[in-house]
Amino acid sequence: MDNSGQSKTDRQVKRDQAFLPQPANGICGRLGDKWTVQVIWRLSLAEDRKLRFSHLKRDIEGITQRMLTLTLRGLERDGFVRRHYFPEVPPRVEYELTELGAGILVSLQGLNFWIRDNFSRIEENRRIYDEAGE
Amino acid sequence: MDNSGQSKTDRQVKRDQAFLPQPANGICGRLGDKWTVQVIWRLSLAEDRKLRFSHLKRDIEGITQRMLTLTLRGLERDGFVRRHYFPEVPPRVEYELTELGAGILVSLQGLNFWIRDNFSRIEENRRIYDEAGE
DNA sequence: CAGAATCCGTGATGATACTG
DNA sequence: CAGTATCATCACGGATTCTG
Repeated sequence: MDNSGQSKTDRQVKRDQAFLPQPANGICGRLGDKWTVQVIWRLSLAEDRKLRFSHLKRDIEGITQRMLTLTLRGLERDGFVRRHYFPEVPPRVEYELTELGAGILVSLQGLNFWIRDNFSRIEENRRIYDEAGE
Repeated sequence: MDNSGQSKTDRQVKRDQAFLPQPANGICGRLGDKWTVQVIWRLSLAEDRKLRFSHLKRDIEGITQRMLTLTLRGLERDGFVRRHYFPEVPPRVEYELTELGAGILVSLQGLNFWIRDNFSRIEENRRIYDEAGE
C-alpha cells in the first residue's frame, strides 16, 4: 500500500479509524460463530427477505434444528431479524431480515470479495507450511 | 434445486457476488477466533509492520503466551505473517505482517465502520429484548 | 526471550427424544 | 411445523510449569 513516509498523524488517524480494540473482538462476537452469517445470507437472498423456519433449515446444509433456533434467537435479540408467528395449524413462523441485519451483509462485502480472491493462495500457503513440517 | 418462479438471473448474480456458501463459514474460520484480528491489527500499526513476540504480548491485553504463540502459528501458516528468528542470547523473534495479511485488514474496514456506527443500537436492541423476557 | 508441554474448565455444537 | 429439553462431545482458551 501507500505507507511510504507515513507520519505520526497518519498513524493516529489509522489508529482511530482502523480498528477499535475491544468491539471487534473476534469480529463482533456473534459473527464469529458457525451459522449466523449463513442465516443472514440466506434471508437476504429471499424475496422480501422473509423465510420460514423449515425453509431455512432445508437451505442451510448441516444445521440442526437446535442450532437454527439458537442462531435465530440471537439474531432476533440483536435486532437483525424479526420473528413473525402465525398461530395456525400447523404453526407457521417466518423470519424477516431487518434493515440492520441487511446492513451488516453489505459491510461484509469487502471481506467476502477479499476471501474469494485470496482463498486459493491461503490454501496454497497452508499446503506449503504443512508439507515443510513433515 | 427448485428455482421455479424466481428471477434466476437476479438470483444468480446475487449468489455469485454476495456470499460464498462455504468459504465464509463463520467468516473464513480463523478470523472468528479471539485474537487473530487483534494481532494483525497491532502489526499493521507498527512501523515496517514488524514486532517482537514480547512486544505483541505486552500490547495485546489479556493474551497469554500460549494463545499468542498459537495465533501466530496460524497466521504464519496462512501466510499472513512471516517469522524472523534471530539466534541470539537471549533469542529474538520478530513477526512481520505480509502483504496478504495487511490486505485482510483493509477488507475488514467496512465491517469495522459498520460495527462502530451500529453497535450502540445493537446493545439497545439486546436490552429491550432481555427486558421483555423477564 | 520465546517458546513447548500439560492439564483442565467452559461454552459452543451435535444428537436425540418429546410436544403444542 | 416449529420448536423445547437433555445429554454427550469437543474445540477453544486459560493457567501453570519447564527449557534452550
